[in-house]
Amino acid sequence: MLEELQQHYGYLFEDELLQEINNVGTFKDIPEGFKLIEIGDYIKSMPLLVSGAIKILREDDDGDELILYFIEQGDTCAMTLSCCLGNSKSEIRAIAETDTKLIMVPVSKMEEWLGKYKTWQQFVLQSYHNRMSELLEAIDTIAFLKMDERLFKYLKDKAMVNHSEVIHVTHQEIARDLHTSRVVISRLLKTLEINKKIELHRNNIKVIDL
Amino acid sequence: MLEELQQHYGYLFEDELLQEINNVGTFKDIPEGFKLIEIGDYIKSMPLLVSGAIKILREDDDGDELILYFIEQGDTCAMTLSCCLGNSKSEIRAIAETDTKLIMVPVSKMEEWLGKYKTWQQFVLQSYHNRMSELLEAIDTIAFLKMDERLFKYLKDKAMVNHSEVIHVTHQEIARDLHTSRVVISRLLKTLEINKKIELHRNNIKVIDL
DNA sequence: CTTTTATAGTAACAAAGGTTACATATTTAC
DNA sequence: GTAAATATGTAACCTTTGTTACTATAAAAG
Repeated sequence: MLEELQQHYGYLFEDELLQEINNVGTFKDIPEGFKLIEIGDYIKSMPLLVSGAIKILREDDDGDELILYFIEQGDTCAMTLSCCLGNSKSEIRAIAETDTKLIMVPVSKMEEWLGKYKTWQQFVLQSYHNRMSELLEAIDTIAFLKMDERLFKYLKDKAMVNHSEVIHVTHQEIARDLHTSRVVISRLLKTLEINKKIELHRNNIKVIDL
Repeated sequence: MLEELQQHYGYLFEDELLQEINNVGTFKDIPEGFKLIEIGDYIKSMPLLVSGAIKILREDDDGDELILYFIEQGDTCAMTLSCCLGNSKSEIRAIAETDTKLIMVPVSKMEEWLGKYKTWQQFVLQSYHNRMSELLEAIDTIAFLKMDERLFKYLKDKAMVNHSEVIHVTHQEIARDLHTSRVVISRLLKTLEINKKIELHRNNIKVIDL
């Protein structure tokens, strides 16, 4: 466990902090599709991502979903951070996009470390900064791109975090993530295929990004 | 100056910190419409809002604008925060929505205080939390609301930060903030007027929110 | 006072996205 | 193997939003 910690976070934290994380943190193996956080949950521990990827979603009152972004190795969920430190409910849903390894750190320690370790403070502030940037990018995507561009970006991002040009997903799932209808997605996917940007198969899509 | 500081930030910070802010901070009076931050600017000092309101905008590569939110008294711009602490360029534009008073605090001090004052650390983290929530609300608005609902929300928000049910704005300006066209806004405004939600006049709109 | 500019109203049309309906193919359950 | 469930393709149509064009009026500039 300590080895993995050093491998993924050694460049960020001093040995003493790594040792502390190792002592109080809990390692978890999460299977693909597992719901890590639900909207409204009170968060009592913060996840540090060791490997894999997590999909962060927003939902409105009618149950309509919208993907915000993926988080990857070396990241933490600043939303969770925000909730922990503010003692407030989660405003987002988190689902394991792939099989994922993470370390859960209790909130109490997080706060203690803020005063104790400069590197931890830097990490927390940097995480906020990264998440803010991702939220702004999400806004750009929703506000400034048309649905066909959003769809292609989604496919590319998904291929990236899955480390594979073939992604396993149905049209219906894509429609839910992008907050539109299945018919719209099928229509646009077909156009993308005609334009040689992707290849369509049942339950999977191959992204051909040139 | 110290009096105003105590009045607006006394409940947050201890006297020692207030005194420090007073010593190193610069008070500024900003007129309505003044551009405080441009996209790409490096930020060397952080604004603490004493009175007034600031409009935060995003822009894409084609120069299309989009309002994110307003910030009000007691807030700071966490984007600025983010840029200061991360030593990166601003990703947003900030325009004074009303005449505004603020205190500019140099970045160097901000970082020093993070280790020195627990209340400052709390304030910084709380600011990040607030801004994150506002960005999520902006996303909800763009993603889940239709243009007529977005427009009405915009008018209500603008009335709120201006402390007046009559807001001084042209259809063209609204169209720019909501990233749509003037004709669309004129059309929807007319419908809102027919439905007794607003009254239209040249250069101003009265919001009748019941 | 006259010209120019800014603001607003509105019609007509185009484009994008959303809905309904139905067909077909593949997989799963029994 | 057969029935049911899931996944995809596609046409037809509707709604929302965006565009172009033209009008009228008020304000500002000369």
